Amino acid sequence: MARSLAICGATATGKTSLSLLFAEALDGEIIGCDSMQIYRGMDIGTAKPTLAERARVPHHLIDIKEPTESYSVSEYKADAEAAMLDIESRGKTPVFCGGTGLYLDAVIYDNKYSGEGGGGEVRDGLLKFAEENGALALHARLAEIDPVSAEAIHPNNVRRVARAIEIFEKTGRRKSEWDAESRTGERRPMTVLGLRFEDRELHREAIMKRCHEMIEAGIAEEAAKLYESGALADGMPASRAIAYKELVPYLRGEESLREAEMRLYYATCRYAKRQATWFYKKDYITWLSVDGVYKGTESMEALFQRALSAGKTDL
RNA sequence: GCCUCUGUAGCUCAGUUGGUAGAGCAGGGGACUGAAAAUCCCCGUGUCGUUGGUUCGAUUCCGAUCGGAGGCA
Repeated sequence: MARSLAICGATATGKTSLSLLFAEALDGEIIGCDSMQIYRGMDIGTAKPTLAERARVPHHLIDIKEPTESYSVSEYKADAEAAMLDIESRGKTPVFCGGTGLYLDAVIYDNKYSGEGGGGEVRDGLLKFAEENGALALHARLAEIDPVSAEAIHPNNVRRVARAIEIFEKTGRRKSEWDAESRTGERRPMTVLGLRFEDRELHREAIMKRCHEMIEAGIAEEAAKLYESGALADGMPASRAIAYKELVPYLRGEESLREAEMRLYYATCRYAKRQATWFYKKDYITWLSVDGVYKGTESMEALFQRALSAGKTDL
């Protein structure tokens, strides 16, 4: 098995910069692990690597979809594996980089998927049922066919309840059965480095700074383009992306840019917290503090050296 | 100077026909296998501006006082 590396962590921790140093040092190519950077035209708001950065090192799974196209973990897993094979076949090292924990998990744990995607008439019907009869009624339906999953999913989480029922209706097997098969605990050999702020206030500062930079870089114009193209309408993938979502009231003239910036900041902080909760419990991550780099007491190069020795046993 | 409104959780406000109070947002914690930057769960004691009075009891009624907004001169 060829060596491979992943760099993860919450937003605004410096994953992109570090991944570039690693890719250059290991003769590697970067595979994005970000559910929003896959979309074209969403550059500033997703803090996508710049064209200059992408010229330094080849990047994969960035700009592969239109903002109106849906995407999912299973597609990501397939695409990521294809990218890995491609990179390895050329004798290079795959370097994953991104903050979408679910996607990274899918690759690391080699998750299995049912072959039947989400959505379509079945899903719509279930969501409609919940709307008309209540979330509890839908959950009761799940309890009948798959008590194990029903126990694990909160009734109010209609999306998940619907997905679990959908799996049964489409495949004839329960979600809990698929899960049992998929969650073997076996892990792909991969060095996973996690970047984190030890000082939470510092992380907030970094987020605030990033939000401000996005505004200055013209996130409003970028969002306006998406808005006009209809990509921010309800149900569109882009409408769920932080930054674009927060700018909609501003684009409609309902609030000031300053207000939008503040809401962007709050939304990003909450997102960072959700990411942290997800990543911190993963036992496959070797953590690296990024406080020094942000404060200016440690150079990115020094962090890289630290990261290199932290991941050395596997590299 | 006079009149009116207003002062309750970090913020915006609701409320108690008098028995010391609750929503949204923010904040904290958590879950997560086909929309994941999404979705969902749990967590609310705060001198109810200050100070007198009425009352068994006042944040709630009355007076004074301080701060804020508006109106009239």
